[in-house]
Amino acid sequence: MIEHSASAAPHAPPADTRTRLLRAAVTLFQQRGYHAVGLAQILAEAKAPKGSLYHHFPGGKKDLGRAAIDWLTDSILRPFKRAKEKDLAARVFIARLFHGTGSWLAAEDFSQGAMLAMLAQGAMTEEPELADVLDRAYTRITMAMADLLRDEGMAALRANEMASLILAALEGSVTLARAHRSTMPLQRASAAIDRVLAGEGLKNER
Amino acid sequence: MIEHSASAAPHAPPADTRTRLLRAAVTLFQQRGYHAVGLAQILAEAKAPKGSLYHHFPGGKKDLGRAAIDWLTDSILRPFKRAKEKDLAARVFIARLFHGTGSWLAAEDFSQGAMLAMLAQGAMTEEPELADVLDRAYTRITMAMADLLRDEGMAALRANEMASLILAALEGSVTLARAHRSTMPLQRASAAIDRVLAGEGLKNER
DNA sequence: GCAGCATTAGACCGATTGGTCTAGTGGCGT
DNA sequence: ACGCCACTAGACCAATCGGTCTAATGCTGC
Repeated sequence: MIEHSASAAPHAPPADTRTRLLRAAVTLFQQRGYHAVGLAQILAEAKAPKGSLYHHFPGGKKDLGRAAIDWLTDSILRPFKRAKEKDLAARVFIARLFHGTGSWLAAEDFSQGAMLAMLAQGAMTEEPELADVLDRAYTRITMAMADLLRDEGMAALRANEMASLILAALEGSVTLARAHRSTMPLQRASAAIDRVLAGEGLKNER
Repeated sequence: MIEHSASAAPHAPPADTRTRLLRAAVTLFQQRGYHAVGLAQILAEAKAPKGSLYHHFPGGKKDLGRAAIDWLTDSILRPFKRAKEKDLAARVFIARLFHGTGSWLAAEDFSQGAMLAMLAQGAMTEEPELADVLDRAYTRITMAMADLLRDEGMAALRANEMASLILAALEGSVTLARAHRSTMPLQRASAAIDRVLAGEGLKNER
């Protein structure tokens, strides 16, 4: 899940500075959290001088945070759209979501963090504007999930409940998985959820 | 959930310095995360000078982090023990867990964070020893939860799955609840889980 | 009363934080 | 060919970071 290499080509020409900065920020924020990452680190990773940062992101770190949240939200939402287009069964999509996240975590040696949660936790209290961005981001994702479930005939109320549960379980499982350095929590949560969805009458094909 | 006032008496004598430091650290870490909190802040909140901090916690911030994790783990585990003693039905206990967490979050105006997750996210990458402490903490909590479920006759495998799901959902829901400044995500996740447990054949009394 | 030790108090340290500002530099339009 | 402006480059800043160290304080056992 989540589009991790923004450039498809293997040896793409060096991305423009703004993109490099954004990518570095996303990666580092996910690894260590908003506050733990210094501008110097981002600058080094992106191989950009400070002037460029404040040119492309006049608001400084906050701006980078906001942009990172937007970027992550889009990459989370994209698979949902594709699932809808391909008319994928919700159960299959959700199982893949968990499995894909696990593979990604393992591949990154559990250095990458819980998508938005990482930013959510750190940034919210002190930067109210980031809180709003985050609020909307979660709302969009939850709605996309609920949408998928309603498409399979689940009643609106239950779809909302399940969407909240699944999203919370996903974010929470990633936290547990990192702590344990194991994808086990993701597998378990995924298995439990799949059984629940089956119990709700969802088929695993359409 | 979680014992928030460590001293039962309303106007208890001023807690000793070590305790005050620990309490301040727990509160602040939960609010803003490990890295976002400075020693100066903790010192101010605890009304203690720096010398005292390094006397009681020779390892500095790391030591405080470790102690905070231990403290939080114990306060999370305590209700489990009580539930077992009182022979409380798992469904009831879990519903109360979510509801209690929601009330607490709302009472704190969503300033307090997702129990261990807050520390988990920030501290892990850079402080390997904290990662170990966290790993064990989560293991203990998950096992307590699975234990509760097995006591009601759930098969070991399913109990493990459900325990992982419930814990992940709880941590994740708190994150969502903070972002939305609403207990809705907790309520929804709780409702979904309760229906699942009912489906597994658990009664809501014993 | 005094010796000794746990604790408190906070000045001080180098490193790093996020942020500002000035001085270039390079390519594009005319 | 020249002027303009988007962009780069990095020196510099006050504030804060976590951590160390010395001096004073106050209680406890003798």
